[in-house]
Amino acid sequence: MSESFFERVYSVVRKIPEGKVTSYGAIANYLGTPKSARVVGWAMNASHDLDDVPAHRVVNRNGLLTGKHFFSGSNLMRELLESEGIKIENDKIVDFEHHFWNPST
DNA sequence: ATCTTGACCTAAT
DNA sequence: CATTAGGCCAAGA
Repeated sequence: MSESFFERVYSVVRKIPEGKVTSYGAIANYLGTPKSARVVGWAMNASHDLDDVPAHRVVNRNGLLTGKHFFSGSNLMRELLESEGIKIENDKIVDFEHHFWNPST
């Protein structure tokens, strides 16, 4: 079974617990390709076909909602995160480290 | 096979 | 603090 890089990313993102977030680099690192962080983000772009992939729980290394612009409108991503107990300020996750989830977990 | 793009990351200026 | 540059990888045309 040759699973595309995307499917591997989806598998990890789907495992993100509610109220937790992770970064593209963390996922890429977990997959064994720490330098493919961009590809992870790109995979998320294709995740639009799937509704099982909480892309809103994936942010960049700074905890910044870089992909929020790709969601419907400009506040959907923030709404989803806040709905899970995560606080956002200036498009950035508050206490990012506290909400960070390690894929290895 | 070549070229382009992209929701990144780090460092330098 | 804002901007630029380089690197790195995968998929689509």
